Amino acid sequence: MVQGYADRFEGVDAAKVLDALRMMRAGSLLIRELEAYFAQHDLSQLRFLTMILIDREPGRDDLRASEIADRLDVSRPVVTRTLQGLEKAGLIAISDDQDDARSRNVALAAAGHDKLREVLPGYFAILHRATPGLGE
Amino acid sequence: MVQGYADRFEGVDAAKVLDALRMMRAGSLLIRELEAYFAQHDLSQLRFLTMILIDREPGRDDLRASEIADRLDVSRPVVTRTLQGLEKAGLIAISDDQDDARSRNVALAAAGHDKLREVLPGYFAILHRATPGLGE
DNA sequence: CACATATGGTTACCATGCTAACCAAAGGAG
DNA sequence: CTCCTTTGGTTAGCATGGTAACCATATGTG
Repeated sequence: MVQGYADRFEGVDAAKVLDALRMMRAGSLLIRELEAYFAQHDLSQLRFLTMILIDREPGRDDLRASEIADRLDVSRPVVTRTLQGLEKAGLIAISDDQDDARSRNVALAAAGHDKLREVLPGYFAILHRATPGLGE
Repeated sequence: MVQGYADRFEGVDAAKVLDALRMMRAGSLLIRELEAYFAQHDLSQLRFLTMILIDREPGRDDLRASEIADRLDVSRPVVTRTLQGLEKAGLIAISDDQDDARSRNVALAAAGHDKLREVLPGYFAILHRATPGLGE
């Protein structure tokens, strides 16, 4: 379908366009697959990545909400909502910062560590399996 | 960050996992960029693809809503909502099918053809430019 | 010190995807 | 022909992303 259009525009390389479309499609499918996997474990990609981020933080065992937003490249309101969900599920613990009264510190609860251990192998398995799909 | 986790699991190739993550990221960024581009033109990816599909249909100048859902791999309610938006914007014309009273035929309005002409060059330009990013 | 600005978070609201449940019409089996 | 099932479409409601507008607290400058 692309070919017919590409012919009509100057400087458009149909192969390149198709590559981009393929990549976009592959990315979407992978995201969809991961989201379905996480849903089985009462998680979402963002909830999972939030916990990973805290778990992997060297030297500290907590992060501020704004740090999470910055590193995951997600808007703050979304972080707020995600943290509320994680807290209600008992996977994280939120506490007030001693130095900055505006700020809130987010740490993994024991259940959060357990959840990560439960979910990580399947997560890597999906990513691992997805990679050959790059060339398809 | 992945490496530290990968070491702890059997049979996980960190390079493969990173490839998958990169692909997912590249796909997301491209989707985001396209969505922003379409928003400037009062469109969305789905609205655009719907119009393209009708425009490119050989032999006919309209499609049924269910055909659109099937070919774009999107749920029917989303198609319903998208068509309502496009109709309100005057970009498509919806008519009842003569043979099947349940079905609705969707054709491009003149404004829809104009809109496609307006948007297509920029669309291809973005896809074209995005492709080198595959290897990054 | 006081006030203006910047920053951390939240709330409110919009867009876009989904599934479940529903209506109406078509189609097939008895 | 009647009834049951399938199919096209819509509505309702959930999840997840975003921006705009809003507090409260820090911070920096006159």
